[in-house]
Amino acid sequence: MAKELTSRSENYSQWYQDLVIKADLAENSAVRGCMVIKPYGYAIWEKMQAQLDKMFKETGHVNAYFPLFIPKSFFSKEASHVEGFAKECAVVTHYRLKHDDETGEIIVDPEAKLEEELIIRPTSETIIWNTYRNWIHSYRDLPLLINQWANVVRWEMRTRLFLRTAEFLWQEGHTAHATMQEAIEETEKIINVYASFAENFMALPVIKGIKSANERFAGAIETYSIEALMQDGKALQSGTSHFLGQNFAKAFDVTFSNKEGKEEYVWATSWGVSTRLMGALVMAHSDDKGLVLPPKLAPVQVVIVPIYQKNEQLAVISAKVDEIIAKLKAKGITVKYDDGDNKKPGWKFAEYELKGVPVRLAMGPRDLENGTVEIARRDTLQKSVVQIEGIENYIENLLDDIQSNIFNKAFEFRKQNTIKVDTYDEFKEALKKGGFIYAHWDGTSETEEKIKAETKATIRCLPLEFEEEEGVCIYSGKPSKRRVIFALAY
RNA sequence: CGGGGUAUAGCGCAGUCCGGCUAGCGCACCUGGUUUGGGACCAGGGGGUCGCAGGUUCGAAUCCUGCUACCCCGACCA
Repeated sequence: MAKELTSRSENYSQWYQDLVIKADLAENSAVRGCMVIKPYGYAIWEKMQAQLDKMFKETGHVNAYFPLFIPKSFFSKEASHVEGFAKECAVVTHYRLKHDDETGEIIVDPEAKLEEELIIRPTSETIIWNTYRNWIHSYRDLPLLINQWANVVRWEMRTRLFLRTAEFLWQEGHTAHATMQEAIEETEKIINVYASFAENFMALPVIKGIKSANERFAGAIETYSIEALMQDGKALQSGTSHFLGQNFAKAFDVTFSNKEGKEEYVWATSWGVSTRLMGALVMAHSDDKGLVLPPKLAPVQVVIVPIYQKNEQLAVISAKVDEIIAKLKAKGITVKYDDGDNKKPGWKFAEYELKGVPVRLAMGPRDLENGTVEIARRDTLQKSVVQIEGIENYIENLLDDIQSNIFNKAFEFRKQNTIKVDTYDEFKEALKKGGFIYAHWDGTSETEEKIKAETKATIRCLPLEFEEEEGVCIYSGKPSKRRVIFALAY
């Protein structure tokens, strides 16, 4: 019992914390608010990156890289943008250290003060639009569809591994378009890419929607998001796509000549998902025994554990296992054979459950006699004994089955934890249980703020898919034509 | 940034209130042997400037002051 997890019912956030550390995904670093992503965690992130990158390229985007540092003057050009990020910026003021003459300690050289301070990017709109000014002159230069994979820094007061760290990894897309319509289409296209990635690869059901003014990105006209529900009933914003209008084009004077030769400001979008998705992945599917990873993102999809007493036995088992491995690899399945002799099988079983490996095979003397292998699936913890003959097809199907089962389970959970309410009392009652709450809202920021102040719940989004329906705002009683989603959020 | 808590071997902890000999325990690690179908057992062994910096004292893990990091609860945010 070397690695006991706190149970979810006992203390959900402790369970999350324990799990991230014990499953070897990440750990806290010596730097406040910054984490070390460990190889196993990074391997999952790399799988996410690879898939997303493929999807971006399939939709016409290319990658580039812009600087980590942003001159302060760039940053302050878009008023609401600065307003939104000012409180959480790390600032570089000097460029050199020196030995203190008296103490001999290393100190910041006061002589080496920068003429203009540099902001460490919390997001890159400003540096990118400053650059785009030189790249865009004609409608023929548009659309410009660029993505970058980068790290950003937001000086958070309170951090949690993956969910909120001072430095995090993400991708940020920044596109420029000739028309408003085209930019809006891009914004929507990307939110669909994100939703498709979340559902088909992370097995995470999400709701696509539009953010209320309060929750909108600083500098955006409209923010779209995908919202997922975690097992503790709290919502997690998992990806955002912004229609920026001409705000940044105007701030950075990015114009183009249209077909008629007339100067116009460019229309913009930006969009991103971050290592926060790792947190979503953990919290959506895992259980008290450890991670549950969807096969499509699991660094190891199948682990094989031999069970033996004598070395001669191991040799026979290994020969059999090698055949299985070859067949699985031919199918493109990632396999690990753990024949280490310093851990007992039981220990290995528990360890791979903790790490969320979707399928485990165990082969021992009994199986050798019968030509079988024991298969255990992580999502349901069910075990069965199957014939080795045709095992590769069986496992291929099993992985698909696990992928969809995990999704269905999360989908069912969300269904069970989604409720419609019509009065403020019902609303407050529903909040105790958590989950998505569909309610009428009068559309004003004042009402949203009051509800937040009284209950801590916020509007997660105005779902893109909705039915028009006559109703009254649960708070103000004013008429409303549609429901929005409220929830407690991360 | 406010309130609360924690910091002792790689990990988890006891010892701290009430200062005292050589700082313990479990897991992990090393050696040898027996084991192996759900976190093995026996025997032996290695590993610590007790978070950091000062102070009080004959003597500090223990008392005092300051600092740092992490966790929980708030305010802020992806």
